[in-house]
Amino acid sequence: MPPSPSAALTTSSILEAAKALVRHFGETKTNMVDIGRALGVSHAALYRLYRSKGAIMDAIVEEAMRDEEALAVAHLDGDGPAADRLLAMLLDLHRRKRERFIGDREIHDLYRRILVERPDMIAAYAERMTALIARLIAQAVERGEWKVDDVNIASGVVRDAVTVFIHPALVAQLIMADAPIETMLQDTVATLSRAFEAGMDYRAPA
Amino acid sequence: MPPSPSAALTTSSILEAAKALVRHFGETKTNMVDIGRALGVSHAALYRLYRSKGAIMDAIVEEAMRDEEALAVAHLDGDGPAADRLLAMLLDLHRRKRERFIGDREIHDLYRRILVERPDMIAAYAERMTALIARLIAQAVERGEWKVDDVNIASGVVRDAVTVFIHPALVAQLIMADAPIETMLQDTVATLSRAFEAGMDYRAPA
DNA sequence: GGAATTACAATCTACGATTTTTGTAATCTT
DNA sequence: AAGATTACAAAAATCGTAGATTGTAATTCC
Repeated sequence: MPPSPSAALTTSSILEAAKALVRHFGETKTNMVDIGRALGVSHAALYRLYRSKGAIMDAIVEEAMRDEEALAVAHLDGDGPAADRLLAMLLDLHRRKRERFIGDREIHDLYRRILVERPDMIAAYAERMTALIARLIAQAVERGEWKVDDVNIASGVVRDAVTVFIHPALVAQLIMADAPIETMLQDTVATLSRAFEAGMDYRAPA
Repeated sequence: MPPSPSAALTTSSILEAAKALVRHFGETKTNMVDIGRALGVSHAALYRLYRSKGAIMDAIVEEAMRDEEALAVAHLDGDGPAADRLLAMLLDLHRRKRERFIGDREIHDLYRRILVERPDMIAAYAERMTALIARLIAQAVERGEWKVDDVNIASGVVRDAVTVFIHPALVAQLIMADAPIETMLQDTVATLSRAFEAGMDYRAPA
């Protein structure tokens, strides 16, 4: 596809071009001149909208994270049992990660590099996802479905327990080992749900 | 310390020398000639007992894994509540990992490299640890403390839920983020324990 | 003859020269 | 004046090669 000289240069057009190149050639083989050329501008023009190449790569991963978040939010305010919605949410997240891992290996590698090099981004993402889980739990508590005296602790426990199914590096290993991830996830959610049904008193004296 | 030419060359003397060198200089800076020199032999002599340098490095990690396993076994046949023993076991494992991370960084790095490059070793280790957890759960079920219709599924759930506190790469991140890991572990174990107390029917129809 | 050594080929790594790439600034265009 | 371009310095990747390291085989030593 030839460059479209008429289209205005925007953050999202840069992001799209960069994503396409990274998908094809990987992060290191994608340079600013290539991205510029794909958009019909010089590489220097890109610096008006992004501070650096790293900022573009960050934005690609940030977008993927926001996409996962949106996927999760869709399961929040339904009216089925909380356990079902939590499981559906996590299965969706897991499947999205698997798709990316299979179909989009270069983006996935970028994602994994940032995972180790940008703990701040990961922490923010984890916090947002934990907040979503907290909302789901709080809802179930309001409805009398679950009993939990500290929703934040409970959501942290859920987050920690399912990290193994969400963290890209671990998911990659599980997939390669051909583990029955969806069944495992189902068992984990069933267990957590049972505990919350029975009632968790995190603040009670040990 | 000068080499002891009288001592016989054994797998364990090689292992000790290699460990000491790796601790000081790291894996890549430790070569076969150095290991041989520390033992007063030529590097070629080492190949009678170890197929390759990689085999020596694997053996160092294998030893660390067996050490962790022994640590875990110590918590198996006690007579306190199962939840307490599970928590104590996991805290011990976590602390051992933390010690290694702080005091023995080079061994820890070796450990982490092998973690990604030798999924077979990791799988075997994970299976052995899961079997230990299964034994602890089976005991609690026999004593009527917990109700679980499939001990293997339950132990898999526990293993997955606590991986985030045991897996070296994740532990390293948690430590650097200054997370209250022991409290988190406590909450996780309390939750799992509550579910098992309430009774898990993994085989029941959903 | 078992166990080590030295000698050696194949492979891997470290390093420096060269080329790319990044990011900035001065300049041009409309 | 906003937005792009070209020109350029600094930083980083690449590449070829010298040297180190690994693993093997022929040889020596009790």
